[in-house]
Amino acid sequence: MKDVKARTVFVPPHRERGVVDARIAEAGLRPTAQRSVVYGVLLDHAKDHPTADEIFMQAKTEKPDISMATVYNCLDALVKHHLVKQVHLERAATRYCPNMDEHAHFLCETCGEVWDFEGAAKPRTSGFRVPSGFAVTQTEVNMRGVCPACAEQEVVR
Amino acid sequence: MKDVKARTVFVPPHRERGVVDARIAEAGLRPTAQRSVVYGVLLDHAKDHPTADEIFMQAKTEKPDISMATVYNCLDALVKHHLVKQVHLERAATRYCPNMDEHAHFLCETCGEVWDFEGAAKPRTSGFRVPSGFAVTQTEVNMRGVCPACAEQEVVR
DNA sequence: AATAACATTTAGAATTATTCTAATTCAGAT
DNA sequence: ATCTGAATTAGAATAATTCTAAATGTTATT
Repeated sequence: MKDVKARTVFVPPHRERGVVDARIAEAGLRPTAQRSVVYGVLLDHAKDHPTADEIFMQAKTEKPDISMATVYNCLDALVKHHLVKQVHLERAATRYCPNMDEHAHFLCETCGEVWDFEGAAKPRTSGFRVPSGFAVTQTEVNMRGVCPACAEQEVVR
Repeated sequence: MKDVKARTVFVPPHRERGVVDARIAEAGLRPTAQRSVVYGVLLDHAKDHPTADEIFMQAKTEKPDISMATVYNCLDALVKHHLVKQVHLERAATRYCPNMDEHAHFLCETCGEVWDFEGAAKPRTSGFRVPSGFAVTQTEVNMRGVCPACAEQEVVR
């Protein structure tokens, strides 16, 4: 046996167990093993906006006996405690996003990929006139269209 | 028999068969009986943002042998031809809206009702910075919070 | 350390939303 | 009248989500 370190898997800083757990705890949630894994998977795949099913499959590689019901439970808990956003883009499955900065989602209708667009002057109301008496707590902005790569393809075709 | 007119059901102007059909035709779609009914139901319930299932049940009262598959087909056709918008608010069923003016949707998390909010300066991008190369064709803005009626209730409670 | 009280997780069944399939009907063009 | 393609239909199939009841884990209390 040469060097144990050679076999150590690289753990990105945002995935150190303590860090993930601390964030969960800060949000007022007990950091159970399953919640850590689910949140960790989401942090790893922040750009992918995975579905519950995709998260489940990835989580199983880290914790083989986690169940789908638990993934949903964890996701709901994370959403309720503002660590994760639900993204409703299509008639298909809900996607999840751990980026809590106010941002918009863009779905490319050609390839199906999802991007985050940052920075709006009035993200809370998105410039819409909110009638008095309505208390807006969250805003979801979803755009659709064609991404640069797919637009390119179309020109070529 | 007294007067036939006394039994005539009042048809609101937006539901006159010709008007609905004309709109469907203008959008480049053949106005079949089913499409007319589905679009008509939506126009009647513009404020309600009904689900496919709710539309189906209502459509059946006008056309008893319409099928769910047809409702979905019709809705998809209407969406594709920009007569109707899909609204993705919850993890539950998709809702449909025939108001094609650019507007936001507000879901009251207490009572579940949905409202339209009109008038934004930049509805297409909602003020978000769209990276160059992305072509945005549609934007959906969904807000959540508490409506005036439910806010009132809470104060009382 | 044992116990009670409560929250979380689990497998799998149940429910709900949506899509698919194959047969039939319909509308418009020949 | 007949052909052709589009639209509709019932029902089956699939996919997403929720529910249920049992098992397990955690925390606070003795």
